Amino acid sequence: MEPARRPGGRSARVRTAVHEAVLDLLSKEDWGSLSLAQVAERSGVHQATLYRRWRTLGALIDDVVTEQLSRGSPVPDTGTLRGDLEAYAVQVAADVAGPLGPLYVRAAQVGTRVQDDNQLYMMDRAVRLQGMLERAAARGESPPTLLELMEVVIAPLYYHAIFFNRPVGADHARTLVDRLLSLPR
Amino acid sequence: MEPARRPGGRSARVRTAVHEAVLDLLSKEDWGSLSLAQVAERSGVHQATLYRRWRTLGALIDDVVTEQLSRGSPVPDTGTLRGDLEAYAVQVAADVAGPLGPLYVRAAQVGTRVQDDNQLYMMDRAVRLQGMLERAAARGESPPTLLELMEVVIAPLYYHAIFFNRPVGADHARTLVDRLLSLPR
DNA sequence: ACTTTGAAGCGAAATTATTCGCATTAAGGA
DNA sequence: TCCTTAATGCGAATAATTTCGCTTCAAAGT
Repeated sequence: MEPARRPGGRSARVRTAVHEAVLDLLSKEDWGSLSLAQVAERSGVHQATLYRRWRTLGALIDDVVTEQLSRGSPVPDTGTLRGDLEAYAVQVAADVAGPLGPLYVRAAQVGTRVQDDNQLYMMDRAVRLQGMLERAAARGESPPTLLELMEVVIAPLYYHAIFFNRPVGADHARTLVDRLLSLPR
Repeated sequence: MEPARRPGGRSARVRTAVHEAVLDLLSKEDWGSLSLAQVAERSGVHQATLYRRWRTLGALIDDVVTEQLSRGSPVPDTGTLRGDLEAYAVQVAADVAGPLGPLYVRAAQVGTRVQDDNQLYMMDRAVRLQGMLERAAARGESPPTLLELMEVVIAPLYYHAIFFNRPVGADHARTLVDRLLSLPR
């Protein structure tokens, strides 16, 4: 993702400051009116540095998003399939409705290099979810497939966020899980 | 959408030329490397005109997308619920996988004024789909709700297009329709 | 510690994007 | 047909973005 040859100390501090500035600015105004100049001022990092390290605003945002994605959101392990699914659904609903929800979508769309990173992240998440389903199977439950999970629960959560800009409540998220679990098998 | 006080003749020709140029350029390169200057050159319309009429590149693209959306894609009326649903699903799958599929998503995300336009379009489409479902009910079939249609069929189509950049085939679209029709009611 | 050198700071220069003023064209209505 | 004036064309002015050359700082290896 970022092959810095000298990743420690100052570079790390700069990176942190810049990321914080981006998230900060992004929570106030939308990413259409965001500029590298603003990020430079807010973070106290010189503009030329931003251009040298990230090249474009888009690449910087992608870096931030990837960072955020890779840090948070562990797949839950509550002991029951329904518990896991509900926890996960509610969490995704919250994430996607949050300030950087739109960025997830954007990051998935654009980009060249980032596309790869994003694919990697998706793969990783898919593997973890697969693990969740397999744990359920090991307990004797009969879980849905990963594809069904994505289509019946996750896709609608994103859809609502994108097209209706409406946060999906926990109750509605649970309805989706109900639907998934009542699928014929 | 565009309250032009003098919509005919030259203005219309300019608008058409510009829209064509945008679609043309967009089919070649992605919308990250698109600029108003390019559109001006390709269309033969002066750059200042583009700025005056559309203000920003984003607004122009939104205008193009809205135009495209409003023209095509009539809701099918095949005589059976399943026929209507399958035809519609296949059509959406094709649209969203096409060259300006990503733009639909983008248009839904950004924007201030456009948000309204988009909402209007969504409303309009929702009304037509609602009509489709009501026709089925009138025939004695027991159709799903509009919400179920959107969540079970449409949302997964968009999800696949956005996150996997993979066109959903007609067969898979039909699988989604099957799932919708086998929902408990 | 000391050295090497990648990364950051700084301001100016080059480039690109956006706006402005004015002249010209042609819609739309009388 | 003629008038009025919105819309466009045109080029210059202004503003913004992006790059450059150079200096300074400090990470990583010895």
